[in-house]
Amino acid sequence: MAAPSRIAGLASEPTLTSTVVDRIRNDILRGVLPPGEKLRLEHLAPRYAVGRTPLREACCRLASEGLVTIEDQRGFRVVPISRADLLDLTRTRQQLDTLALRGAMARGDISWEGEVTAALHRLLRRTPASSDGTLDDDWEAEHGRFHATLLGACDSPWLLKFCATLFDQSERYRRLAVSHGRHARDIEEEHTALVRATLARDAERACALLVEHIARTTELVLAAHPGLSVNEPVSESLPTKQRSASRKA
Amino acid sequence: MAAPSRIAGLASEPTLTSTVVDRIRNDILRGVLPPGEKLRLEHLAPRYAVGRTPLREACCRLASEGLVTIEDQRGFRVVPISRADLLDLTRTRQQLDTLALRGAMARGDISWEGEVTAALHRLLRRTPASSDGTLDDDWEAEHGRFHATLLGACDSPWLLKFCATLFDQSERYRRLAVSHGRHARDIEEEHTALVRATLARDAERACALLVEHIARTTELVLAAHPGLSVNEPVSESLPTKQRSASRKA
DNA sequence: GTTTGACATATTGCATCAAATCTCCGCGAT
DNA sequence: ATCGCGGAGATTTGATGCAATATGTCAAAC
Repeated sequence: MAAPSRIAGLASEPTLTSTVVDRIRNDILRGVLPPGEKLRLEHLAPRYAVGRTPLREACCRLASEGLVTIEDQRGFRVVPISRADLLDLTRTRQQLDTLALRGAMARGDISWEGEVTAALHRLLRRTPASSDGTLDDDWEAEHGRFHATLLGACDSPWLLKFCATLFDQSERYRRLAVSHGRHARDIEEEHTALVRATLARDAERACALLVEHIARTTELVLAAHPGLSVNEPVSESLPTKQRSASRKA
Repeated sequence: MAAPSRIAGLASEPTLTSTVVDRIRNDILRGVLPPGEKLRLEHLAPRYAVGRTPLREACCRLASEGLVTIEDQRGFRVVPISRADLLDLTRTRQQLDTLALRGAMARGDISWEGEVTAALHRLLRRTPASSDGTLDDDWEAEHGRFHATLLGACDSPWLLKFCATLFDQSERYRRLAVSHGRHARDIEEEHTALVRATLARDAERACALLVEHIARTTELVLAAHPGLSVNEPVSESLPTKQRSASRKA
């Protein structure tokens, strides 16, 4: 758990709930808690070494980020993934990130340019993932910071918050593809070209590159998981098959 | 507002928490719980006739909608309002609602047109607010439904969710202006013209009208509350106890 | 006038109880 | 004989009360 919080960056968070929120979010994003997984508080309590009360509040807070669903009388569950959700996520992210990028390019000053350059530099200094499929936590953290910095000069907190939410959501899918293995992709070049167009204040080209960047990620995810139409495409190690719809009450 | 659930549309919500969430959201939107108000669970417990645990979870869920803030070791608080937030909200809503409206106009079918027409009809059948400043809950509910229906044909759940969040946020400001009184505004004509352009599939005109519609609301809010620069612009003058009249169950 | 200490209040977390759901097993019907 | 239906046990969730820690305030002392 490196630094997943791209929102408020306060130093003091002495409450158990806040720390558990970060740990569970990390586990969801990394796939340790697979999509669709039921979050039984009694089973999670020993895993995170906390009581049920902070766990309940942690799940509730994660629901605010769209990572957990709340079903009355049925507890919490990791939000399932689906092909339709991925496509919606991709299109919405293209639209909103484009808006935010235009705003950032219109208002960004010299110091912002420096931050973008620095973020790109740190990102290029690391390798995206090992060839064996294990992803590098440091690169993942830098990648998130890079995209956040790129849009950071946009002076719309609401839009940035939405973009951050969409980014986290997309992470769940992207890491599936990355961990799945081969991805012939020059992602360094994509990031570099994006920064080049951004610093040149070429809004049209930068937005086009960003749209392409997002689209390519989705293509790789779909290529890695062609059967991404059901709700539980991977993992779901539980052998219990629930019966078909025979629920009436 | 009697229809708070614009997300998952399940019928059964027998938990105390879910009902309290709706009641508190209603009170926040209506201004009964003013912006910046500290939410002391011990004081709210008798007011809503529930314990502190469901109240805690309710506040946590409202934080997911951006209506409540969580401060570690300092409890919950109604999100304050500010001029900057209103301006950001307005601009972001113009951008996102426009995107959603274009999507809805591109994909909406005949039945959607019927729903929009019906929603407009129901809205026109009611009066926005009494001349004395008291706002009509039925009109408010229909108004929310109208805007939701207008964008409803857009096939992007994420975008619609964001638009719904922004709408609720704007409601807190708009109702301030409405309850403040005087607003020489032909809002019926605005809605009617918006529907006319939408059904004519004139995307440019419809989006322009929608942008204007949102902008005018903000202008009225700013006109009604010129000193909207500090965090607690109105009310907040009753630190004692506000009347506990909303008790129904 | 500033600082420090103590009191009162509020928030956090845990243990326990009640209610609802899920699972599994048995029975009957086709 | 297999499939559908119903009920009892077990598990899980929802909610209350209580204990512990942290915060904010007020007053007294320097």
